[in-house]
Amino acid sequence: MGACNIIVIDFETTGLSPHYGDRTIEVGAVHVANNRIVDQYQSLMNPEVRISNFIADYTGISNKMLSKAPKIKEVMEQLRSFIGHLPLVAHNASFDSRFLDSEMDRLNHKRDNEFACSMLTARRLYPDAPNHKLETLVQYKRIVTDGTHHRALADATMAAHLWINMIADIKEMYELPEVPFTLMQRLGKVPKKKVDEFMAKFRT
DNA sequence: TGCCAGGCCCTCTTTAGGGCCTT
Repeated sequence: MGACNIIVIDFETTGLSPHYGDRTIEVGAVHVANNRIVDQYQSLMNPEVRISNFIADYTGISNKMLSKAPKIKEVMEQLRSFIGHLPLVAHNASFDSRFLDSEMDRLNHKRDNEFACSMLTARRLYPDAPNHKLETLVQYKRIVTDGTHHRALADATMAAHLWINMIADIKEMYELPEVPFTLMQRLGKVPKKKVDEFMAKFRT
C-alpha cells in the first residue's frame, strides 16, 4: 500500500554538507494517505551554532528564533515517531536523506525507511518543464500555495502536492489504476530514453 | 545571492567536465 501511504519530508539546514558540520534547523513532514495530506509535523530546532546571514535570509529563520527552539535531539525523536517505517519522499532526496541519516546517526539510530526523490521522478515525467526546482514545478503544475518558500513545512507540503499530481498524471498517461511507491521510486532511476519501455511493464 | 558537497545526468563521454538540485 506504499503508493497511498508515505511521508514527504523537507529540512532547512545551516548549509549543504553534514559531513562538514552542517546541522538541521527545521523539519517539515506531511503524511500522505490515499493521495491526500492527512497529518503534518513541523519544528524548528536549535543547532547551538549561529547560522549565517545567507541562511537567515534564504529561510527567514533567525538566530533568535532558533535560540528558543528545542534541541535537535528532541525534535529528531519526535520526527522518528512521526515517520515510523513509512516510505519517505523528498525533493532532491539525496540532500534530505544525508541530513536525516546524519542526525539520526548522532542518536545511534539507523533509518530503515525507503526513500524516493520527487525531483528525479519529475525529470522523467516532465522533461519539458523549464527546470526541475520545486518552486518551478509547483508553478508548472499550477499547484496552489500560500506563497511561502524555503520553510520546511511549506516545501514539504508543496512536494507532497507535486507527488500527488505526478501519481495522477501517471495514472492518466499510462492508464494505470494504481501507482505503487516502488514504481515512483524506480521511475526516478530509469534512463530517460527508457521511461516508456519501463512504464509498459506495469500496464496490464 | 556563497561556494564549503554529492548524486544524477548529459555530452563535444567512458583515461572527463560541467550543469542541475538541495541549504
